[in-house]
Amino acid sequence: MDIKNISQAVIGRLPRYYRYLGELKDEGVERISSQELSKEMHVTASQIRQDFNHFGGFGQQGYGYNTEYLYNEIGKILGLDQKHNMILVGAGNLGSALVRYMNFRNRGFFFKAAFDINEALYGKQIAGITVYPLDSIADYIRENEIDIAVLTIPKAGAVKVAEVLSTCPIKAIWNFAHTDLELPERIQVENVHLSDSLMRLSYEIRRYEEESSVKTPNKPAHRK
Amino acid sequence: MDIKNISQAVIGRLPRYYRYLGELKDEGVERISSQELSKEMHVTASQIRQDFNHFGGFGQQGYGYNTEYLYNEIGKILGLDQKHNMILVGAGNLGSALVRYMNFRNRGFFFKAAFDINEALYGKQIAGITVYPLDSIADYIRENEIDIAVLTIPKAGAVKVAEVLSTCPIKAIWNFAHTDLELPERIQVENVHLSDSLMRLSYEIRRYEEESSVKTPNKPAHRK
DNA sequence: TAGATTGTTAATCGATTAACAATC
DNA sequence: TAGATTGTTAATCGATTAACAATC
Repeated sequence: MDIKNISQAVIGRLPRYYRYLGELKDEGVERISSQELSKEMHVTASQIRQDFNHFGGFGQQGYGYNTEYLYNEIGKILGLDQKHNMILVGAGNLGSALVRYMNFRNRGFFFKAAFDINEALYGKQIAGITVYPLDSIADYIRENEIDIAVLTIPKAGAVKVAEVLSTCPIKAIWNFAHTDLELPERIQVENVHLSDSLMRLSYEIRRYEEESSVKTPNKPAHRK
Repeated sequence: MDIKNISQAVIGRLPRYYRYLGELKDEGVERISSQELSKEMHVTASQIRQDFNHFGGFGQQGYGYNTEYLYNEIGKILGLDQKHNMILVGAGNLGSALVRYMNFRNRGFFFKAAFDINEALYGKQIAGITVYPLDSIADYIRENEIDIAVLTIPKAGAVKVAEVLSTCPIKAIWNFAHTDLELPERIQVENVHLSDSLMRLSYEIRRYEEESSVKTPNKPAHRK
Protein backbone atom coordinates (compact mmCIF):
# COMPACT_ATOMS: atom_id res chain seq x y z
CA MET A 1 0.00 0.00 0.00
CA ASP A 2 1.27 3.47 -0.72
CA ILE A 3 -1.09 5.69 1.21
CA LYS A 4 0.47 4.95 4.58
CA ASN A 5 2.81 6.98 6.74
CA ILE A 6 2.11 10.29 5.17
CA SER A 7 2.74 13.06 7.63
CA GLN A 8 -0.03 15.10 9.18
CA ALA A 9 1.63 18.18 7.75
CA VAL A 10 0.97 16.97 4.21
CA ILE A 11 -2.56 15.78 4.91
CA GLY A 12 -3.41 19.02 6.62
CA ARG A 13 -2.61 20.84 3.39
CA LEU A 14 -4.70 18.66 1.09
CA PRO A 15 -8.07 20.33 1.73
CA ARG A 16 -6.55 23.70 0.94
CA TYR A 17 -5.15 22.43 -2.36
CA TYR A 18 -8.54 20.97 -3.06
CA ARG A 19 -10.22 24.29 -2.41
CA TYR A 20 -7.90 26.25 -4.68
CA LEU A 21 -8.02 23.69 -7.45
CA GLY A 22 -11.81 23.67 -7.27
CA GLU A 23 -11.87 27.43 -7.73
CA LEU A 24 -9.43 27.29 -10.63
CA LYS A 25 -11.46 24.55 -12.25
CA ASP A 26 -14.62 26.60 -11.89
CA GLU A 27 -12.88 29.56 -13.45
CA GLY A 28 -12.12 27.36 -16.43
CA VAL A 29 -8.36 27.08 -15.85
CA GLU A 30 -7.37 23.87 -17.59
CA ARG A 31 -3.75 23.48 -16.60
CA ILE A 32 -1.57 24.84 -13.86
CA SER A 33 2.10 24.53 -12.99
CA SER A 34 3.41 24.13 -9.48
CA GLN A 35 4.92 27.57 -9.83
CA GLU A 36 1.63 29.27 -10.72
CA LEU A 37 -0.16 27.47 -7.91
CA SER A 38 2.66 28.42 -5.61
CA LYS A 39 2.03 32.09 -6.29
CA GLU A 40 -1.72 31.76 -5.70
CA MET A 41 -1.38 29.88 -2.48
CA HIS A 42 1.75 31.46 -1.03
CA VAL A 43 3.62 28.23 -0.57
CA THR A 44 6.74 27.02 -2.38
CA ALA A 45 6.45 25.19 -5.67
CA SER A 46 8.80 22.63 -4.26
CA GLN A 47 6.44 21.84 -1.44
CA ILE A 48 3.53 21.48 -3.82
CA ARG A 49 5.38 18.96 -5.97
CA GLN A 50 6.62 17.07 -2.94
CA ASP A 51 3.14 16.93 -1.47
CA PHE A 52 1.51 15.63 -4.63
CA ASN A 53 4.23 13.06 -5.19
CA HIS A 54 3.44 11.38 -1.93
CA PHE A 55 0.40 10.04 -3.72
CA GLY A 56 1.90 9.41 -7.15
CA GLY A 57 2.63 11.53 -10.18
CA PHE A 58 -0.34 13.64 -11.23
CA GLY A 59 1.57 15.94 -13.54
CA GLN A 60 3.46 15.88 -16.78
CA GLN A 61 6.91 17.28 -17.40
CA GLY A 62 6.90 20.42 -19.49
CA TYR A 63 3.14 20.80 -19.06
CA GLY A 64 2.20 20.97 -15.43
CA TYR A 65 -0.99 19.60 -13.94
CA ASN A 66 -4.43 19.25 -15.43
CA THR A 67 -6.57 21.23 -13.03
CA GLU A 68 -9.68 19.10 -13.11
CA TYR A 69 -7.82 15.80 -13.02
CA LEU A 70 -5.72 16.90 -10.07
CA TYR A 71 -8.82 18.21 -8.32
CA ASN A 72 -10.58 14.90 -8.73
CA GLU A 73 -7.57 12.88 -7.64
CA ILE A 74 -7.16 14.88 -4.45
CA GLY A 75 -10.88 14.46 -3.86
CA LYS A 76 -10.41 10.70 -4.04
CA ILE A 77 -7.44 10.82 -1.69
CA LEU A 78 -9.62 12.72 0.75
CA GLY A 79 -12.31 10.08 0.42
CA LEU A 80 -14.81 12.51 -1.06
CA ASP A 81 -15.88 9.93 -3.64
CA GLN A 82 -17.59 8.06 -0.81
CA LYS A 83 -20.89 8.97 0.81
CA HIS A 84 -20.80 9.46 4.55
CA ASN A 85 -23.77 9.07 6.87
CA MET A 86 -23.62 11.14 10.02
CA ILE A 87 -25.54 11.54 13.24
CA LEU A 88 -25.63 14.63 15.39
CA VAL A 89 -25.08 14.17 19.09
CA GLY A 90 -26.32 17.27 20.87
CA ALA A 91 -29.12 19.21 19.19
CA GLY A 92 -28.19 22.60 20.60
CA ASN A 93 -27.30 25.80 18.77
CA LEU A 94 -24.04 24.69 17.29
CA GLY A 95 -25.31 21.26 16.35
CA SER A 96 -28.41 22.64 14.66
CA ALA A 97 -26.27 25.10 12.74
CA LEU A 98 -24.10 22.28 11.44
CA VAL A 99 -27.11 20.26 10.31
CA ARG A 100 -28.41 23.26 8.41
CA TYR A 101 -25.03 23.87 6.85
CA MET A 102 -25.69 22.67 3.32
CA ASN A 103 -22.10 22.67 2.12
CA PHE A 104 -21.42 19.31 3.69
CA ARG A 105 -24.29 17.67 1.87
CA ASN A 106 -22.85 18.79 -1.44
CA ARG A 107 -19.70 16.85 -0.62
CA GLY A 108 -21.60 13.68 0.26
CA PHE A 109 -21.96 14.10 4.01
CA PHE A 110 -25.52 13.41 5.14
CA PHE A 111 -27.04 13.91 8.57
CA LYS A 112 -29.47 11.06 9.27
CA ALA A 113 -30.61 11.72 12.82
CA ALA A 114 -29.96 13.77 15.94
CA PHE A 115 -29.74 12.76 19.58
CA ASP A 116 -30.17 14.77 22.74
CA ILE A 117 -30.80 14.36 26.47
CA ASN A 118 -33.49 17.02 26.45
CA GLU A 119 -36.84 15.22 26.41
CA ALA A 120 -38.58 18.32 25.10
CA LEU A 121 -36.79 17.81 21.79
CA TYR A 122 -37.68 14.16 21.22
CA GLY A 123 -39.52 13.75 17.95
CA LYS A 124 -38.82 17.32 16.90
CA GLN A 125 -37.32 18.02 13.48
CA ILE A 126 -34.12 19.93 12.73
CA ALA A 127 -33.74 20.73 9.08
CA GLY A 128 -35.46 17.51 8.16
CA ILE A 129 -33.92 15.13 10.66
CA THR A 130 -35.54 13.81 13.81
CA VAL A 131 -34.24 14.18 17.35
CA TYR A 132 -34.13 10.95 19.37
CA PRO A 133 -33.28 10.17 22.99
CA LEU A 134 -29.57 10.00 23.66
CA ASP A 135 -30.03 6.49 25.07
CA SER A 136 -31.00 5.13 21.71
CA ILE A 137 -27.76 6.02 19.93
CA ALA A 138 -26.19 2.58 20.07
CA ASP A 139 -29.30 0.88 18.72
CA TYR A 140 -29.74 3.45 15.98
CA ILE A 141 -26.15 3.03 14.81
CA ARG A 142 -26.47 -0.72 14.72
CA GLU A 143 -29.67 -0.53 12.68
CA ASN A 144 -28.52 2.17 10.29
CA GLU A 145 -25.18 2.46 8.58
CA ILE A 146 -23.60 5.39 10.31
CA ASP A 147 -20.05 6.47 9.56
CA ILE A 148 -19.53 9.61 11.58
CA ALA A 149 -20.87 10.89 14.90
CA VAL A 150 -20.73 14.64 15.29
CA LEU A 151 -20.34 15.60 18.94
CA THR A 152 -21.75 18.98 19.87
CA ILE A 153 -22.42 18.48 23.54
CA PRO A 154 -20.71 19.73 26.70
CA LYS A 155 -17.52 18.14 27.93
CA ALA A 156 -18.96 15.80 30.55
CA GLY A 157 -21.55 14.40 28.16
CA ALA A 158 -19.00 14.00 25.40
CA VAL A 159 -16.77 11.73 27.45
CA LYS A 160 -19.73 9.50 28.35
CA VAL A 161 -21.02 9.38 24.80
CA ALA A 162 -17.55 8.57 23.51
CA GLU A 163 -17.56 5.57 25.82
CA VAL A 164 -20.81 4.33 24.32
CA LEU A 165 -19.65 5.05 20.79
CA SER A 166 -16.41 3.16 21.34
CA THR A 167 -18.41 -0.07 21.16
CA CYS A 168 -20.48 0.95 18.12
CA PRO A 169 -19.72 0.25 14.48
CA ILE A 170 -18.90 3.84 13.54
CA LYS A 171 -15.79 4.92 11.73
CA ALA A 172 -15.16 8.37 13.07
CA ILE A 173 -16.04 11.13 15.50
CA TRP A 174 -16.05 14.81 14.64
CA ASN A 175 -15.58 16.29 18.07
CA PHE A 176 -16.65 19.84 18.92
CA ALA A 177 -16.59 19.26 22.68
CA HIS A 178 -13.87 20.97 24.68
CA THR A 179 -12.12 17.83 25.63
CA ASP A 180 -9.90 15.16 24.17
CA LEU A 181 -11.49 11.78 23.70
CA GLU A 182 -10.00 8.35 24.24
CA LEU A 183 -11.19 5.94 21.58
CA PRO A 184 -10.07 2.69 20.00
CA GLU A 185 -7.70 2.97 17.07
CA ARG A 186 -10.38 1.94 14.60
CA ILE A 187 -12.40 5.09 15.33
CA GLN A 188 -10.82 8.19 13.83
CA VAL A 189 -11.19 11.46 15.71
CA GLU A 190 -10.97 14.99 14.41
CA ASN A 191 -11.24 17.77 16.95
CA VAL A 192 -12.65 21.22 16.34
CA HIS A 193 -11.81 23.10 19.49
CA LEU A 194 -13.31 26.50 18.85
CA SER A 195 -12.08 28.03 22.06
CA ASP A 196 -8.55 26.85 21.31
CA SER A 197 -8.81 28.62 18.01
CA LEU A 198 -10.03 31.80 19.63
CA MET A 199 -7.17 31.64 22.13
CA ARG A 200 -4.63 31.40 19.34
CA LEU A 201 -6.16 34.49 17.81
CA SER A 202 -6.00 36.23 21.16
CA TYR A 203 -2.32 35.28 21.39
CA GLU A 204 -1.63 36.80 17.99
CA ILE A 205 -3.38 40.03 18.96
CA ARG A 206 -1.27 40.37 22.04
CA ARG A 207 1.95 39.41 20.25
CA TYR A 208 1.40 41.98 17.54
CA GLU A 209 0.66 44.70 20.08
CA GLU A 210 3.83 43.98 22.04
CA GLU A 211 5.90 43.73 18.90
CA SER A 212 4.76 47.10 17.56
CA SER A 213 5.05 48.84 20.91
CA VAL A 214 8.69 47.73 21.00
CA LYS A 215 9.32 48.69 17.40
CA THR A 216 8.41 52.31 18.17
CA PRO A 217 9.89 52.85 21.61
CA ASN A 218 10.58 56.57 21.28
CA LYS A 219 7.16 57.37 19.91
CA PRO A 220 5.19 58.82 22.85
CA ALA A 221 2.04 57.55 21.12
CA HIS A 222 -1.00 55.82 22.51
CA ARG A 223 0.23 54.72 25.90
CA LYS A 224 -2.33 55.25 28.62
CA MET B 1 11.22 41.63 23.76
CA ASP B 2 11.12 37.91 24.37
CA ILE B 3 7.76 36.87 23.03
CA LYS B 4 8.77 37.07 19.38
CA ASN B 5 9.64 34.36 16.90
CA ILE B 6 7.98 31.55 18.72
CA SER B 7 6.97 28.83 16.32
CA GLN B 8 3.36 28.14 15.44
CA ALA B 9 3.89 24.60 16.64
CA VAL B 10 4.48 25.83 20.18
CA ILE B 11 1.67 28.37 20.14
CA GLY B 12 -0.73 25.82 18.76
CA ARG B 13 -0.12 23.70 21.84
CA LEU B 14 -0.67 26.43 24.42
CA PRO B 15 -4.48 26.27 24.50
CA ARG B 16 -4.31 22.56 25.14
CA TYR B 17 -1.91 23.03 28.02
CA TYR B 18 -4.23 25.70 29.32
CA ARG B 19 -7.19 23.36 29.15
CA TYR B 20 -5.44 20.54 31.00
CA LEU B 21 -4.00 22.83 33.65
CA GLY B 22 -7.43 24.36 34.20
CA GLU B 23 -8.89 20.94 34.81
CA LEU B 24 -6.09 19.97 37.18
CA LYS B 25 -6.48 23.23 39.04
CA ASP B 26 -10.23 22.63 39.39
CA GLU B 27 -9.52 19.16 40.69
CA GLY B 28 -7.40 20.75 43.36
CA VAL B 29 -4.04 19.52 42.07
CA GLU B 30 -1.53 22.00 43.46
CA ARG B 31 1.69 20.94 41.78
CA ILE B 32 2.55 18.93 38.72
CA SER B 33 5.77 17.78 37.13
CA SER B 34 6.44 17.75 33.41
CA GLN B 35 6.47 13.99 33.63
CA GLU B 36 3.03 13.71 35.19
CA LEU B 37 1.60 16.20 32.73
CA SER B 38 3.29 14.28 29.95
CA LYS B 39 1.38 11.14 30.91
CA GLU B 40 -1.95 12.98 31.04
CA MET B 41 -1.51 14.69 27.71
CA HIS B 42 0.36 12.04 25.75
CA VAL B 43 3.26 14.28 24.81
CA THR B 44 6.88 14.04 25.94
CA ALA B 45 7.98 15.72 29.15
CA SER B 46 10.85 17.16 27.19
CA GLN B 47 8.50 18.95 24.85
CA ILE B 48 6.50 20.35 27.73
CA ARG B 49 9.59 21.83 29.37
CA GLN B 50 10.88 23.19 26.08
CA ASP B 51 7.54 24.78 25.31
CA PHE B 52 7.22 26.49 28.68
CA ASN B 53 10.77 27.71 28.60
CA HIS B 54 10.12 29.72 25.47
CA PHE B 55 8.28 32.08 27.76
CA GLY B 56 10.56 31.90 30.79
CA GLY B 57 10.91 29.57 33.73
CA PHE B 58 7.64 28.81 35.43
CA GLY B 59 8.84 25.83 37.40
CA GLN B 60 11.20 25.00 40.20
CA GLN B 61 13.86 22.32 40.23
CA GLY B 62 12.98 19.40 42.40
CA TYR B 63 9.39 20.55 42.72
CA GLY B 64 7.76 20.90 39.34
CA TYR B 65 5.18 23.50 38.43
CA ASN B 66 2.54 25.14 40.57
CA THR B 67 -0.64 24.28 38.72
CA GLU B 68 -2.56 27.47 39.33
CA TYR B 69 0.41 29.74 38.73
CA LEU B 70 1.28 28.02 35.47
CA TYR B 71 -2.36 28.13 34.39
CA ASN B 72 -2.53 31.85 35.01
CA GLU B 73 0.77 32.54 33.28
CA ILE B 74 -0.29 30.66 30.17
CA GLY B 75 -3.54 32.56 30.28
CA LYS B 76 -1.60 35.80 30.22
CA ILE B 77 0.56 34.61 27.35
CA LEU B 78 -2.63 33.82 25.46
CA GLY B 79 -3.92 37.32 26.19
CA LEU B 80 -6.83 36.03 28.24
CA ASP B 81 -6.27 38.70 30.87
CA GLN B 82 -7.60 41.23 28.34
CA LYS B 83 -11.24 41.78 27.47
CA HIS B 84 -12.11 41.42 23.79
CA ASN B 85 -15.05 43.06 22.10
CA MET B 86 -16.36 41.23 19.06
CA ILE B 87 -18.88 41.75 16.30
CA LEU B 88 -20.61 39.05 14.35
CA VAL B 89 -20.65 39.41 10.59
CA GLY B 90 -23.35 37.13 9.22
CA ALA B 91 -26.30 36.40 11.51
CA GLY B 92 -27.09 32.98 10.06
CA ASN B 93 -27.21 29.63 11.79
CA LEU B 94 -23.55 29.28 12.56
CA GLY B 95 -23.16 32.91 13.59
CA SER B 96 -26.15 32.80 15.92
CA ALA B 97 -24.85 29.62 17.48
CA LEU B 98 -21.51 31.28 18.20
CA VAL B 99 -23.17 34.28 19.84
CA ARG B 100 -25.18 31.98 22.07
CA TYR B 101 -22.09 29.99 22.97
CA MET B 102 -21.52 31.22 26.50
CA ASN B 103 -18.07 29.76 26.97
CA PHE B 104 -16.41 32.61 25.14
CA ARG B 105 -17.97 35.19 27.43
CA ASN B 106 -16.49 33.47 30.45
CA ARG B 107 -13.06 34.02 28.95
CA GLY B 108 -13.62 37.72 28.32
CA PHE B 109 -14.87 37.62 24.74
CA PHE B 110 -18.02 39.72 24.31
CA PHE B 111 -20.25 40.01 21.28
CA LYS B 112 -21.42 43.61 20.94
CA ALA B 113 -23.42 43.62 17.71
CA ALA B 114 -24.26 41.59 14.63
CA PHE B 115 -24.36 42.59 10.96
CA ASP B 116 -26.16 41.03 8.04
CA ILE B 117 -27.28 41.84 4.50
CA ASN B 118 -30.75 40.45 5.16
CA GLU B 119 -33.03 43.45 5.78
CA ALA B 120 -35.58 41.26 7.52
CA LEU B 121 -33.11 40.85 10.40
CA TYR B 122 -32.34 44.53 10.98
CA GLY B 123 -33.20 45.52 14.52
CA LYS B 124 -33.80 41.91 15.59
CA GLN B 125 -32.06 40.54 18.65
CA ILE B 126 -29.83 37.48 18.83
CA ALA B 127 -29.09 36.45 22.37
CA GLY B 128 -29.17 40.05 23.48
CA ILE B 129 -27.31 41.71 20.62
CA THR B 130 -28.86 43.70 17.80
CA VAL B 131 -28.53 42.98 14.10
CA TYR B 132 -27.51 45.99 11.96
CA PRO B 133 -27.14 46.49 8.21
CA LEU B 134 -23.89 45.19 6.81
CA ASP B 135 -23.18 48.66 5.38
CA SER B 136 -22.87 50.16 8.81
CA ILE B 137 -19.97 47.98 9.94
CA ALA B 138 -17.21 50.51 9.36
CA ASP B 139 -19.06 53.25 11.23
CA TYR B 140 -19.94 50.96 14.09
CA ILE B 141 -16.33 49.85 14.51
CA ARG B 142 -15.12 53.43 14.52
CA GLU B 143 -17.66 54.44 17.16
CA ASN B 144 -17.25 51.41 19.39
CA GLU B 145 -14.02 49.77 20.42
CA ILE B 146 -14.11 46.51 18.54
CA ASP B 147 -11.21 44.09 18.62
CA ILE B 148 -12.40 41.07 16.68
CA ALA B 149 -14.75 40.56 13.73
CA VAL B 150 -16.20 37.08 13.49
CA LEU B 151 -16.95 36.20 9.87
CA THR B 152 -19.74 33.69 9.38
CA ILE B 153 -20.85 34.58 5.87
CA PRO B 154 -20.43 32.88 2.50
CA LYS B 155 -17.16 33.12 0.59
CA ALA B 156 -18.02 35.95 -1.78
CA GLY B 157 -19.34 38.16 0.99
CA ALA B 158 -16.37 37.40 3.19
CA VAL B 159 -13.85 38.68 0.66
CA LYS B 160 -15.77 41.93 0.27
CA VAL B 161 -16.21 42.41 4.00
CA ALA B 162 -12.52 41.73 4.54
CA GLU B 163 -11.77 44.57 2.17
CA VAL B 164 -13.91 46.94 4.23
CA LEU B 165 -12.46 45.66 7.48
CA SER B 166 -8.91 46.13 6.24
CA THR B 167 -9.39 49.89 6.68
CA CYS B 168 -11.07 49.65 10.08
CA PRO B 169 -9.38 49.82 13.48
CA ILE B 170 -9.90 46.19 14.40
CA LYS B 171 -7.20 43.88 15.60
CA ALA B 172 -8.28 40.53 14.29
CA ILE B 173 -10.63 38.44 12.22
CA TRP B 174 -11.94 35.05 13.21
CA ASN B 175 -12.78 33.62 9.83
CA PHE B 176 -15.31 30.84 9.34
CA ALA B 177 -15.77 31.50 5.61
CA HIS B 178 -14.41 28.92 3.17
CA THR B 179 -11.76 31.16 1.77
CA ASP B 180 -8.41 32.65 2.66
CA LEU B 181 -8.40 36.37 3.31
CA GLU B 182 -5.80 38.93 2.35
CA LEU B 183 -5.40 41.50 5.08
CA PRO B 184 -2.78 43.97 6.27
CA GLU B 185 -0.20 42.65 8.69
CA ARG B 186 -1.70 44.56 11.59
CA ILE B 187 -4.92 42.51 11.41
CA GLN B 188 -4.46 38.99 12.70
CA VAL B 189 -6.45 36.21 11.05
CA GLU B 190 -7.42 32.84 12.43
CA ASN B 191 -9.26 30.50 10.11
CA VAL B 192 -11.78 27.87 11.13
CA HIS B 193 -12.40 25.95 7.95
CA LEU B 194 -14.98 23.41 9.02
CA SER B 195 -15.10 21.65 5.69
CA ASP B 196 -11.33 21.30 5.69
CA SER B 197 -11.62 19.65 9.05
CA LEU B 198 -14.30 17.28 7.82
CA MET B 199 -12.15 16.39 4.82
CA ARG B 200 -9.24 15.48 7.04
CA LEU B 201 -11.56 13.20 8.97
CA SER B 202 -12.75 11.70 5.71
CA TYR B 203 -9.13 11.09 4.72
CA GLU B 204 -8.45 9.29 7.99
CA ILE B 205 -11.50 7.07 7.52
CA ARG B 206 -10.34 6.05 4.08
CA ARG B 207 -6.74 5.56 5.18
CA TYR B 208 -7.75 3.32 8.04
CA GLU B 209 -9.98 1.22 5.81
CA GLU B 210 -7.24 0.72 3.24
CA GLU B 211 -4.70 -0.02 5.90
CA SER B 212 -6.79 -2.69 7.57
CA SER B 213 -7.86 -4.27 4.28
CA VAL B 214 -4.17 -4.70 3.45
CA LYS B 215 -3.29 -6.00 6.88
CA THR B 216 -5.69 -8.91 6.37
CA PRO B 217 -5.31 -9.74 2.68
CA ASN B 218 -6.17 -13.45 2.93
CA LYS B 219 -9.30 -12.86 4.94
CA PRO B 220 -12.19 -13.23 2.46
CA ALA B 221 -14.16 -10.90 4.77
CA HIS B 222 -16.49 -8.09 3.92
CA ARG B 223 -15.56 -7.33 0.36
CA LYS B 224 -18.58 -6.67 -1.80
C1' DT C 1 22.28 16.44 52.55
C1' DA C 2 19.99 13.38 49.04
C1' DG C 3 16.39 13.19 45.76
C1' DA C 4 13.79 15.19 42.42
C1' DT C 5 12.94 17.83 38.63
C1' DT C 6 13.77 21.81 36.12
C1' DG C 7 16.20 24.62 32.50
C1' DT C 8 19.17 24.11 28.78
C1' DT C 9 22.51 22.18 25.67
C1' DA C 10 23.41 18.53 22.35
C1' DA C 11 21.74 14.81 19.27
C1' DT C 12 18.27 13.15 16.40
C1' DC C 13 14.70 13.19 13.58
C1' DG C 14 11.59 14.97 10.15
C1' DA C 15 9.94 18.47 7.11
C1' DT C 16 10.94 22.02 3.85
C1' DT C 17 13.58 23.93 0.25
C1' DA C 18 16.92 23.78 -3.47
C1' DA C 19 18.81 21.65 -7.33
C1' DC C 20 18.81 19.02 -11.32
C1' DA C 21 18.30 15.06 -14.28
C1' DA C 22 14.39 12.94 -16.64
C1' DT C 23 11.03 13.65 -19.97
C1' DC C 24 7.02 15.51 -22.14
C1' DT D 1 14.61 19.85 -31.32
C1' DA D 2 14.37 23.42 -27.56
C1' DG D 3 11.82 24.88 -23.67
C1' DA D 4 9.31 23.93 -19.83
C1' DT D 5 8.22 21.69 -15.85
C1' DT D 6 7.82 17.60 -13.42
C1' DG D 7 9.56 13.89 -10.23
C1' DT D 8 13.14 12.99 -7.17
C1' DT D 9 17.51 13.28 -4.84
C1' DA D 10 20.40 16.07 -1.91
C1' DA D 11 21.03 20.03 1.27
C1' DT D 12 19.16 22.84 4.70
C1' DC D 13 16.47 24.13 8.15
C1' DG D 14 13.63 23.63 12.22
C1' DA D 15 11.33 20.97 15.66
C1' DT D 16 11.43 17.17 18.78
C1' DT D 17 13.73 14.20 21.88
C1' DA D 18 17.49 12.87 24.85
C1' DA D 19 20.78 13.89 28.21
C1' DC D 20 22.60 16.13 32.03
C1' DA D 21 24.31 19.87 34.84
C1' DA D 22 22.13 23.29 37.80
C1' DT D 23 19.51 23.92 41.76
C1' DC D 24 15.55 23.72 44.69
